[in-house]
Amino acid sequence: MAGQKNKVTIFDVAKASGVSSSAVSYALNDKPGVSEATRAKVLKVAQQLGWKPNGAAQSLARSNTSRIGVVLAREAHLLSVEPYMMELLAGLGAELEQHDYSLLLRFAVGRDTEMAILNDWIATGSVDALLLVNLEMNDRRVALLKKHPEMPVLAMCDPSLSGGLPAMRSLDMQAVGKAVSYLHDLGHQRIGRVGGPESFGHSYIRDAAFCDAATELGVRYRCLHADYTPKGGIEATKLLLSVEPRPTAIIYDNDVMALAGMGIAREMGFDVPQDLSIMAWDDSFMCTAVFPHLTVMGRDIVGSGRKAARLLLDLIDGKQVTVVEESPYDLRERASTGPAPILAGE
Amino acid sequence: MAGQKNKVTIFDVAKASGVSSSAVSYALNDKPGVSEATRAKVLKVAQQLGWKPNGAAQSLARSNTSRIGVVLAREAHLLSVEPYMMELLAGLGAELEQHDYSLLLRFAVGRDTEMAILNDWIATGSVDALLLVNLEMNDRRVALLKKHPEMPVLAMCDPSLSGGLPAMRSLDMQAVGKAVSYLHDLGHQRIGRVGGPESFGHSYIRDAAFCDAATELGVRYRCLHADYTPKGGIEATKLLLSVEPRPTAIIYDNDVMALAGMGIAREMGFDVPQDLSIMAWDDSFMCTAVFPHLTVMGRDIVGSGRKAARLLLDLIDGKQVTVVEESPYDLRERASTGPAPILAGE
DNA sequence: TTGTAGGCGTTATCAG
DNA sequence: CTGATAACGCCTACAA
Repeated sequence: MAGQKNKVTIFDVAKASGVSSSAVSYALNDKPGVSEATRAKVLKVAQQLGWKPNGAAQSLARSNTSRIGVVLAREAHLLSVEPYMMELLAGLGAELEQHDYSLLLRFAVGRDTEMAILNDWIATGSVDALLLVNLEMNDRRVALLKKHPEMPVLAMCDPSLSGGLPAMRSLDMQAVGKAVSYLHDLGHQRIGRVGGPESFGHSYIRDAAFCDAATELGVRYRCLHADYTPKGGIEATKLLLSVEPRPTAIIYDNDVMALAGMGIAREMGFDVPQDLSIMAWDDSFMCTAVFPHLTVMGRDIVGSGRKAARLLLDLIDGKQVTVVEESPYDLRERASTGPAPILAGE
Repeated sequence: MAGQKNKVTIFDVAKASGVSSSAVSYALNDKPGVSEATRAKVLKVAQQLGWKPNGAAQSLARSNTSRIGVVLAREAHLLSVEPYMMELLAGLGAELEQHDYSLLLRFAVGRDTEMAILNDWIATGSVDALLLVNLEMNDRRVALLKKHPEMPVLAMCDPSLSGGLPAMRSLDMQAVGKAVSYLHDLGHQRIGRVGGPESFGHSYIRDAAFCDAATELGVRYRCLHADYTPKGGIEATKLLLSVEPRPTAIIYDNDVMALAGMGIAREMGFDVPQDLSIMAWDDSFMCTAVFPHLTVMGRDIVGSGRKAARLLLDLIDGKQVTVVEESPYDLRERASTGPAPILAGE
């Protein structure tokens, strides 16, 4: 049996300090209705007796939980490929920590179980707010949460995907523009891209942004979609490099694919960045662990997590939040990108 | 306000189905004391009304929470470097999912806050059990938990570190033996190692095992400690390779350092694996994302997480658990290791 | 088999 | 400013 061995209740404290239980409650919650003298006394006695409020009882009476829920619905191996999620959780957790909030986490095997969990959390009141991650287009979670306006929620996605729910959008469009014009300035006229799965909302958003940016600068743009794994990155890279005229620069949606792509390109005889420039989306330790170091579009993910936490707490407090922005991307130029090569037939 | 908009209580269900609240409770909990007919009726009505038990009330009455607590006390950037933690959590979560348990997660900035959180969780009864990770030598958490035998706990560490607390140990010793003899069989006579921080329990355990294994095979062994980052890996590698006679193979405690080490070694003019063999502890996507692919000692971390979850649930059920083992390591031979080079002066 | 009443530990209301 | 007393929603003896 999970033991609540905490036999010490406010009644014990009340008895020991010679006041009533409600006086104790007031004193311990810093509320008016009790003199300073008794407050001090109660506090001291509670301390001595080692009293701590029972969480369940507190939740029941206050009808709040001091918990924020996150459901992760990706396979374990994909989660571990994406440092993004861990950093986001770390940021979220660090900020929540300051407010004595916890993170309630569940791992769902599919969208159905994810929906079941969310439904359950909402119905049983297990969390004070929800953070939605990895949104897809026409996401069922959005529909569910719209039916429960009483449940504070923040969606980490573009507002176009959140259906009016408070959303925290990443500045992908802006970043795409930066990335493409950076390569364009280096003389690249043909840019390839290996994006994440098309069903992911942010992949789609980036797709559109890339198309537009390339068109605007008159750059030829080719895009393939892969699954974030090295294997996917390798295959897409091979394909991109085998069709003439090949791109002189490739941008990957995550660093794992970029690493793998850079590897296979070199195996195929391309020098990086002499013959081919490589860029990745999102920075991680890998990017500087490999030679040449990867040029990336990075951002402060931990900071975004913290910000998300603050917004969730605001939402819980009843404040109005509509759309906010994640920390902006910045171009971290390293050794994997360089001037475009002069190719035969140009 | 976080809303428990769930106005539907068992009383409502009772009224609607024309029975008493206790009958409803019995019916919904599959307990005897109610006829099949009324049970069916109650179930149907509850379904129709969309009734779900209030979590806090249930916790209060049953004095359990259906939650397992984990405190992560590393910096965000270190957490994201270690796919280990995410995989462990994913395994843990996946198994808990089947039993309708959740993971309660907190991120502590230091050992003190970690202790505070654990104390709080124990006193307030916020979790049914605890998982302790990243144990250090003479860990304060062990002392705390020993004072609270009523709180089920599992420590992910060698039993020598858990002070009698139920522990799940990794088979590092065995794996170290495999790794060293593998390299020895390839002709390597001088093996270097870049370990993790010395304060981490498992680093120390591996240190000892490596020393012993090397001595037994008559292999010269040099070890440096770093902080799991590329920078640390690079510096340690430089040092190892600059002191003659240099090692012909280096084993790293994580893949990030191995990657970085391999990179700098190649920059320094060593061919991998021609001149230098590289091996890493723990597998991840990175290992097959670089060329040459990294030879590693891998294991089923997700499986270990699942196993840990089952053990925790057993502990909650009052079963006795002392020491169990994580999934064993297996040697995943890839392209970064090869026969030892013939060095001048041999 | 069913209903009644009390308890879980806190918070909040309302007289004194 | 204090101290009973009633929620909060569910579980479970105990009685009917």
